[in-house]
Order: sequence, then C-alpha cells, then structure tokens
Amino acid sequence: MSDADDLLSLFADLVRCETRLYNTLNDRLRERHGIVTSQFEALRYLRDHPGSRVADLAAEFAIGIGATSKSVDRLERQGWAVRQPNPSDRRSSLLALTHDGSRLVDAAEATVTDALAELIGGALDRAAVATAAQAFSKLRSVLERDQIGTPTG
Amino acid sequence: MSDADDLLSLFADLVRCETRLYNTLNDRLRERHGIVTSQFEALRYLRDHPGSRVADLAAEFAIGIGATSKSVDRLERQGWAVRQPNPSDRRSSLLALTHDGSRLVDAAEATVTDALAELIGGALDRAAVATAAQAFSKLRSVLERDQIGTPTG
DNA sequence: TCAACTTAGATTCCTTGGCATATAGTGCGA
DNA sequence: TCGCACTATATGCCAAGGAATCTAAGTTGA
Repeated sequence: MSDADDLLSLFADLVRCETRLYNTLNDRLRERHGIVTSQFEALRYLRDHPGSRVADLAAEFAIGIGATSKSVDRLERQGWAVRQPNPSDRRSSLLALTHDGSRLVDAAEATVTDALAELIGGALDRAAVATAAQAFSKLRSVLERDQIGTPTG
Repeated sequence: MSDADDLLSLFADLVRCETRLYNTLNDRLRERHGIVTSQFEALRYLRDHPGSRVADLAAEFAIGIGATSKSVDRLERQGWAVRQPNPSDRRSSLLALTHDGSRLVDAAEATVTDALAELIGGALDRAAVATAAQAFSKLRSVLERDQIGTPTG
C-alpha cells in the first residue's frame, strides 16, 4: 500500500513540477523569442532530425497526427519551417528548418538552458539531477518501446 | 556544458513520460469512470481538502482561476461537487464533494494506482522510484515556495 | 460613512490538441 | 492494369486552458 501511495505522490509531484516548469519556460520563450515551449521542442527536433515527416514528429511527442499537422502549419506560417516534397512518396513531405528557424532554435535553446539551470539546478544537486535523469530516460525508453500512451490519430 | 545538456534531456524525457502516462491514465479513467486525469486530481484534492475555494484549487494545480472556475462548473454539472455559500465571505464558495463524487474518486484512485504500478513499476525498481520521488518532492516544494510558474490568473 | 481600492470568481475570446472524417497517393494481387 | 486495402496527411468540429475583462463583495482611510 505504501508503494501505491508513493506512486500517486510521485505522479502528482511530477505533474506539478512539469506544469510550473512549462509555464515558466512558456513565459520566457514567449517574451524573448515569440514562441512557446511546444514550438521550441518541435523546432529542436527538426534541427536535430532534418527530413523528418509529420508522423515522425507526432511519434516523438506522443501527440496526434492532426495536431502535429496543424502545429507544422503554424511553424510554416511564421517562416521557421518548410514542407518539402518527398521524392519517394508524394503523400508526405519532408520537413526542414529555414535559416530563420535555425537561428531561432539556437537562441531559444540558450534561454531554455539558462531557465532550467536556474529552476532545477537551484533546487536539486548535481547527483540528484543525474539520478532522476537516468530514471526518466529508462522510463521513457520502456514507454516508447511498448507504445504506451501513443494517441490514436 | 554537459550540465546544461543533462537538464535539456531531463526536461525532454520528463515531458515525454508525463505525456504518455497522462494519455494512458486519461484512456483508462475515461473508459472506466467517465472522467479524465485532471478531473481525478481535482476530485482527489477536494476529498482531501474539503471546504477549499476555487482559488485554492488553482494554486494547487498552478492553473488559472478562470480555468479552475470552469472545471468546477463541469464537476458540479456532473453532480460530483457542489459550491456551498461561504458564510464568512460572500464572494467565494466553499467546495465539497457529493456522495457520488466521493465514491467516484475512491474508485478512480484504484484505477490510477493500478495503472501507475503497471507503467512505472514495470520500468523502474523500487529504489529508483523512491529516489525520483524524493527529488521531485523537493523540486516541487522549492517551485511552490518561490511561486515559480504560477499563472497570472 | 462613503469613495477608492482590492479581492474572488465568472465570462469572453483565442489557441491548441483530440477524434473523426475526407482525400490523395501507394502497392499488391487477381 | 484494375481495383481494393492501406498509408500519410489534412481538415472540421469539440473540449479545455490562458489572458483579459467584468461584476460583486469586502476593506480602508479621510
């Protein structure tokens, strides 16, 4: 029973921390770069995985294809990303950052890095961060391997 | 620099895990109890803190007052919670669960407990869970103490 | 004691994601 | 090579949260 309570508490704390971190990153990214955290993460993924398709983004973030398509619309409308025809399959597009998008993501990454160092680094010591990082990396890989929480559409 | 990368990875892993856990809990709670995770958390808070006001819920979850007001509307509309007049301040109401709401939250808690045991317990050993729980409990208390990521309103 | 200020929460508009459906493009087997 | 099933994505409608605004109700100081 105490195991079960531990998991409930852990999940609650996790969601609370995530909400507050996300809110803070949203504020700073919006103020300094005109984007929000989900856009930062999408841009970073595209920078590190050029030539991805909409479905690849959706799988990475465990959100629906439709939502992903719309989020790419918004990035394209702002001139930060482009859909390029996929020569080997005309149903899909290959996504890439524009030059503006590349500059933006690099600048935004510095903002995020600073904010996280301040917010997390200010509360946890290096060892605790390392241990937590290891645990969530493991959990993430298991959840992804088993396709847990992957949306339908 | 590797510290900064660690924090970026940790945050990314955190958000991915949280998304997948949240998606899964949503699915199971919706299917078995007709609620979603955010409603489960609100009901649980009200069960454990009867007589709270809308602002107390908002502070707990670090979401806006308006959104909280609407979410209480929904709980009330379903007959799971009620607003009772606050005798000492007529601007606010005191919130309480109905009998149905109490039964619901207890049943839903079992569902959540089982799901988390399966999803997290299946990937991390007891020691890793305990360490992570400690870290996030600490982080949460610091973020709340410093009012970090509290929405405007 | 009343006018200015503050506080609690409700309401409105906007954005974003989920889900269902629509459409275009692929590939395979009869 | 035609057609049928499948795949990739786009689109329309709905639910939920954020920000700003509005109203009612306390509070305070001259």
